[in-house]
Amino acid sequence: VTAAEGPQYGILVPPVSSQNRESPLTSRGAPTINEVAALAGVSLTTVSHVLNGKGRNSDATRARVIAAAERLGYSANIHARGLAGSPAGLIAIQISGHSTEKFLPASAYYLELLNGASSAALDKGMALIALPGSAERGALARLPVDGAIVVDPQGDETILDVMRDRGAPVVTTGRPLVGDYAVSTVDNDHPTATLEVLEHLASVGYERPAIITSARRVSYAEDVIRTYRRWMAARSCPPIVARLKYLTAGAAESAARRLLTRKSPVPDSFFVTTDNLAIGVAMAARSLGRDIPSSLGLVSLGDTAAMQSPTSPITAVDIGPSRVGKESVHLLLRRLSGEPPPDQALYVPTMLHLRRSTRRSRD
Amino acid sequence: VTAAEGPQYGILVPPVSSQNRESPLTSRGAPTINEVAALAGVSLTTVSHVLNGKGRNSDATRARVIAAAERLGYSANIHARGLAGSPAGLIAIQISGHSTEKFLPASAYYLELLNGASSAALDKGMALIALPGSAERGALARLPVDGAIVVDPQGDETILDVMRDRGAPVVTTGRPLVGDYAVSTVDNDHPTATLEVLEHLASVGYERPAIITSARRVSYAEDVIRTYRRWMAARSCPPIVARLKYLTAGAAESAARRLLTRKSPVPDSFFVTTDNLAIGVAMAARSLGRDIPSSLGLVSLGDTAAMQSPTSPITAVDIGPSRVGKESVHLLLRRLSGEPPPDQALYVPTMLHLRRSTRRSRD
DNA sequence: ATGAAAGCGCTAACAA
DNA sequence: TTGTTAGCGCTTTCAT
Repeated sequence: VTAAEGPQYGILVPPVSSQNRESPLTSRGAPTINEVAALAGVSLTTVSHVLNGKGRNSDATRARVIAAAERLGYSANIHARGLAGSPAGLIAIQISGHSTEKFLPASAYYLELLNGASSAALDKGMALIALPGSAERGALARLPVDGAIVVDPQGDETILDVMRDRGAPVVTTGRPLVGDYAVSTVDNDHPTATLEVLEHLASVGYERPAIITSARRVSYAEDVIRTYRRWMAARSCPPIVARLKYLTAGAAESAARRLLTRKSPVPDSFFVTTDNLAIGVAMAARSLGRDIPSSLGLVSLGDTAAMQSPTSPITAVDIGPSRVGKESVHLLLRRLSGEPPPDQALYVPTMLHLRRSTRRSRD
Repeated sequence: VTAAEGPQYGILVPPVSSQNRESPLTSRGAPTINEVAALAGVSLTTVSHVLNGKGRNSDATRARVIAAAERLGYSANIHARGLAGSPAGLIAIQISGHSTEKFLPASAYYLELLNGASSAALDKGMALIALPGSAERGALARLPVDGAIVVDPQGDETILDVMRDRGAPVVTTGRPLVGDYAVSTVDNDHPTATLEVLEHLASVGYERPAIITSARRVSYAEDVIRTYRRWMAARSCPPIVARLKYLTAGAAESAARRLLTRKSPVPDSFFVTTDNLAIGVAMAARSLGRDIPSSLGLVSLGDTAAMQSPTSPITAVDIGPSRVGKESVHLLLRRLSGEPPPDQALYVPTMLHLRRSTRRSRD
């Protein structure tokens, strides 16, 4: 058997440019502000004012303009706006620490966040520009964006500097831990969520929970660990914390095995901050012959499809990645329209989903 | 213990706008073409021509212009270019099928691809606009992009239509299986890679490989399955194929358990098309008490950090997601500059990494 | 309450 | 080989 003649190709023909281009009767491309103005019987200035809510028009005019705009499916050309000096509707988004060198964090989470954010942006007539984890200052400085969203920042990201110099607003997902750049933040209330998890674990009889999380200095990890340490201290238990450089199932498996097979203290349950890590712990449990949940409890911060397996579902905190992305965009939009930053983080609610991995009969 | 006073906030202060804005001596923002022209002692037309390679200038002039541009760190304002009707340098990228409704595909792969693509774009002075999996035609039509990249298309994506109407080039990662839109494609040679995997499995003594892949009609899945079926047919073995709607570890685990515990035909190894799926198979093996590799072989299409666990590394085909992203951008750029589409797909080389999951002693 | 007109930075005819 | 100039679509003073 051979690979035949290689894969079958998609139909590949010359550029489509010649197809229905420059059709004489159709106005090429999107409708312009002039067409709207003409249709509404007003000047383009009026259209601009109405559509930008500069509120100095009669209700009648406003209504006509809006109707005309709707009918034409009009929306301002982003380049023209940008050129004219007002926010063009381009927002940079960077997933911090996510560089090419395989430092791959909880990926399903980020993809969902990205999806929620870009979707919200599109709804608002804006667009999200994806930035690689590593990007030179020069290239960033040249980007025609109105603001930026930084996911899981440490606080030392170049993009923060660049935006500061530009006087452009930044929204972070999670708090930057170092640096003093003024940002607005969308986050989950991780301390409370952590407490809820710990209390749940205790309530079903797990007495020595351990934490596995990222070694990066990101706020969610700090929040979880801090809360956890307090909780353990209050019960006079030694805290058990593993911080991993690579958030992979394999790394979590090794860490869990190590903790489960050492002298003491040995955990009887795990609270991990990524779905990948939960899978790793489940693998460790299986290979050690420890049953989940009867002999080991497991909770994930982050509820992805992987946690909802019919075979062995895992208790997880839904932290609403899509919602986080969406709210980040909305917050940035508000900042862009001149609203001052809120004086505290905006919290996306979390939801603990109890599943089999912690469903143990009380002793 | 309580959650203390909630999380600690990042420093949140008023907008930075007032800091070093409108400094009287500094020209606000990036240098313009005029400044370059002035510095080089030529007209702005000349600068434009030189920088866009319209090649009608003396070498001396060209050199001076380029020097001036470099010195100023000049690069054309993307909005001005866009407005003036030439490619502005904005490219849309969409991961097909990746909508908000948790249809989450092999995520590490996509994140790496995204990173490679955005990095390449930035290097070339362009920027990538992230599109949600689901986006209305209207919103897409309004996007000021010069072209689009569609990852793992089926062929019925709205963005394809929109770009066709616009006469804008599209590059896909994987071939669209339906529809007849003219696209250029970056891909791996999956048939050959599959063959290599199957031959490797056979060479170490696995006789009944099974496939687990996506239920989506995407080209990589078709390529793998088609090649596999031929191979099995040539050896008069019944093919064993599971196609999953959700590409999660849990789904793969169920599928693998089912296949391994049924009457016949029962596989002795798996070739799965995502790292998540490989993890699922590993979980199934453990819970069934089957040792990998001695009693079950496992190969993943896609080599992520998760496959390289020190504890139980998995044989995997590195399909170069970052490179795929990068080449997609480059190909689109070539199309944008008028080059005709190549008449066949551009292949990113793959590399089979042999690891423990298939390291079995020959019988 | 509404409109006229001046740019924003760039590209591309068209002139020279 | 080089320069002049007219827009691209929009926002925004400044008049009316």
